[in-house]
Amino acid sequence: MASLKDVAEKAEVSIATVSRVINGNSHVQMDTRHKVQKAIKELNYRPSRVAQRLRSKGKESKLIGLVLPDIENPFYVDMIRGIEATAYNQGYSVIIGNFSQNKSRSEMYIDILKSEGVNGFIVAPVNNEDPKVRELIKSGYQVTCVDRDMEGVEVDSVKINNEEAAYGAIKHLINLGHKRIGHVGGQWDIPTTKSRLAGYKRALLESGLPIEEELIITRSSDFQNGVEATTALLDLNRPPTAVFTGNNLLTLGALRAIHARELKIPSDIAIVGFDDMYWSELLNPPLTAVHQDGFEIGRRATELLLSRLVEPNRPCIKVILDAKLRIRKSCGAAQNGRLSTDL
Amino acid sequence: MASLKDVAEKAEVSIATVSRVINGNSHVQMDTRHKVQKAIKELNYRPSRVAQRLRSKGKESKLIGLVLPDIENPFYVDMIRGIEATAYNQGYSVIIGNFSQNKSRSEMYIDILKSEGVNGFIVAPVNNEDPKVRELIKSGYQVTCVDRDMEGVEVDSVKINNEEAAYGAIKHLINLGHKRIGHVGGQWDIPTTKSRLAGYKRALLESGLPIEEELIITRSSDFQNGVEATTALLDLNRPPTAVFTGNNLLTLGALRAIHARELKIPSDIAIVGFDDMYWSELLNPPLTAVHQDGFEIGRRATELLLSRLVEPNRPCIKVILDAKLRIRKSCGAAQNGRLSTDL
DNA sequence: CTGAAAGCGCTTACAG
DNA sequence: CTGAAAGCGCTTACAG
Repeated sequence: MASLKDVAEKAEVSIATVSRVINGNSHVQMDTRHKVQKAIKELNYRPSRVAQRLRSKGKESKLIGLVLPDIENPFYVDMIRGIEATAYNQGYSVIIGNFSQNKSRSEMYIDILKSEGVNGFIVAPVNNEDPKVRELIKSGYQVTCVDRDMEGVEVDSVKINNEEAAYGAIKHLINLGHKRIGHVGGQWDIPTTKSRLAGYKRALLESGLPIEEELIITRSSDFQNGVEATTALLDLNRPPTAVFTGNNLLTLGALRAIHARELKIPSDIAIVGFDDMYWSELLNPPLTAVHQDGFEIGRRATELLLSRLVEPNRPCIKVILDAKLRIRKSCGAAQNGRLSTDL
Repeated sequence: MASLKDVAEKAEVSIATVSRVINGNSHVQMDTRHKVQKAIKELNYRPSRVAQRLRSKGKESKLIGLVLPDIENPFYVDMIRGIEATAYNQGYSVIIGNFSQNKSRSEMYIDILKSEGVNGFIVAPVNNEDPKVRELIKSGYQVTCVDRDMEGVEVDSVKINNEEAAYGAIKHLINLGHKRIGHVGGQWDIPTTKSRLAGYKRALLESGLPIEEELIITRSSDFQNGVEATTALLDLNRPPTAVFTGNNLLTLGALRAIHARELKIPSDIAIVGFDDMYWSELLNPPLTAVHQDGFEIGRRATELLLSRLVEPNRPCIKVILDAKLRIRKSCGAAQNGRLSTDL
C-alpha cells in the first residue's frame, strides 16, 4: 500500500501537508491541496489506521470493540447489525469478541481488544460483578453496557425492562388460566436472568399463585440445556401446564423437548419465549414471544459510546427500551387434562 | 496501559531486552529474564498489537479480516464461529466485515480491512468476477475464498459441491413423484446460485422433465424476497407441487408465503431448503434441507489461510466438502389435487 | 500556508 | 548476552 511519504513525493510537498489535506482541519492553499488530492487519487492512497491509532491513542483510533455473549443467538446478531451500521456510518470499525458464555474467554477478548487499541467497548458483562469490566471502566476506558447493566458503577447502558417484560408474559399465561407455570432461565448470575425471574415471581405472587422451586430451572443458555431443563420439567410428578423460557436458545431447546414427547402445544403445554425472532411465526406452532429490538439496542449503544468519546465526562445515560409481547399460537387457554386434575 | 518502556524501567534493562524475553526468540540470561518477567507481571503488561502490526507489517500482525455476505444467515454465523475458534487458538484476532449482500459495502470493507493492517483475508466474493477481490489477490494479499470460489485466479478456497447437493435435493423430490418443481434462488450472479441452479436443471433433464423458466426465480437473498418470489410461484396458472429454495433466508420467506396461503406442507406443496439449521426440525413442518457444515468450512478456511501465511508460495488448495440431505417432513409424496390434474 | 522534527510502542539488525 | 538506534506510517506542536 502507498504511504504518506509516497503521496508527498508525488505531490512534491511534505508529509505534514499531505496529512493536513487528508484531515482537513488546518488550511492548505488551494493549489497545493489539489496537487495532493491528485497524488492521492493516482496512488489510490488510504491512510493506515494502524499508524493513526498508534500515533493518536484513543482519539482518532476509530475502532470499537464488542464483547458479546453469543453470536449464535439471533438477538445478539441483530444487535451486532445495529452496532455495525451505526459505527461504520461514522467511520468506525468494529471488532467482535464472541465469548460464547464463557467467562475466561470474555476476559481474554477484553485483553485482546485493549491491545488492539480500541477506543471504546460495547460489552454485555458476564454478571453484575464482572471484575474485568469494572476494572476496564475504572482504568478510564469508554464503555457502554448492553443487554445487561452494571450496578454501582458509572456506566452508560442500553437494555429493556426485563422484569416488566417477563411479568407481562407470565400475566398473559395466567390470564389464559394457567396456574402451574414452569420457567427455564439462563445462567443464574446474569442480570437478565435475575430480572426475568423476578418478573415471573411478581406475576405469580400478584395473582396469589405459589412459587414452587421445582418449577424453576436456570442453566447456561444453549440449545441442549433447553432440551434437558424442559425435559426435567415435563418429568415432574405434577408437570407445569405452561413454560416460560428465558432466551432464544433455551426456547428452541424447549420446543424440541416438547415435540420429542409428542405433546401438543398449546393444548398439552403452552410456551412463551423471551426474545422473538423474525421467523418465530414459522415455528411449530407459531411462537408467542417477548420481542425486544436488538438492532435498536445496538444502534443506541453505539450512539452513546460515540457521544461519550467526544464528551468523556458527561453524566451516564441509562436507556431503557420497551419490549412487547407478540401473541401468536403457542399459548392457548389452559384446558388440558393435567390442568384440571391439578386444580 | 503499560508500555515496553515502563517494563524496561522497572526491570532496569533496555526495551530491546524486554522485547526479547517476550518474543522468546533470542537468548536472554536467566536472571535478567526473571527480572523482566516479574516486571511484566507486576505491571500487568501486554504488548500493543497496534505497534507490533505497524512495526512488522504483515508478519506478526496476527489479524484476519473477514468479508462475509450476511451475518443474518445462520450458515455464515456458523462459519464465523469456526473461523473465530481456529484463529483465536493460534493467537489471531478476527475483524468482521458484514457486507449485507451489498457490493459497494463489500468493497468498503476490503479497503477498511486493508488499512487495518490485516495480514490475510477470508472472503466470500460477491461473484466470480469480483474485481476488488481479484485485485486484492493480485496485489499480494493472502486470501482464502469461502462458500464461493473464484475461477481463473490462484486462490485457496473451501466450499461444498453445490451442484451435486442441489441435484440430490431435486432427485429426492422427483423420486417422491414431483414433476413440477419451482426454484427460488439467490442473486443470479453468485457462484452458489449458479451451481445450485445447474444441479436443479441437471436433475430435471436426467429424469426427462422440462425446464420451465416460469418456475425459476432468482432474487437477492433475504426473507422478504423469499416471500415475494414464492408467492409469485404460487400465483402461477399451473403452480409447482414442490419448491426448492436456494438458501436459509429465502426458505424462511417461502414458508411464510405458503402459510399465508394456508397451504399444507407437504400435501399441497412440498419444500426442500438449501442450508440446514440446528432448529430446522422445529419449523412447521420440520424442514427437509441440504446440510452443509458452516463451522467446518470456517475452520478449514482459517487453517488454509494460516498455513499460507507461513508458506506464501505453496500451490493453491481447493477444499470441497460434502453436503447431505436431511430428510424430515416437508417433502411428502406428491399426491395433491393439482399434481394429478397437471399430469 | 508549509516544513522539519518528535514521538506513539514496538522489533531487529548492528555493535560491543 | 545486552543496549543504542533506526524505522514502521502517521499527527501535531513548533518554527518560519
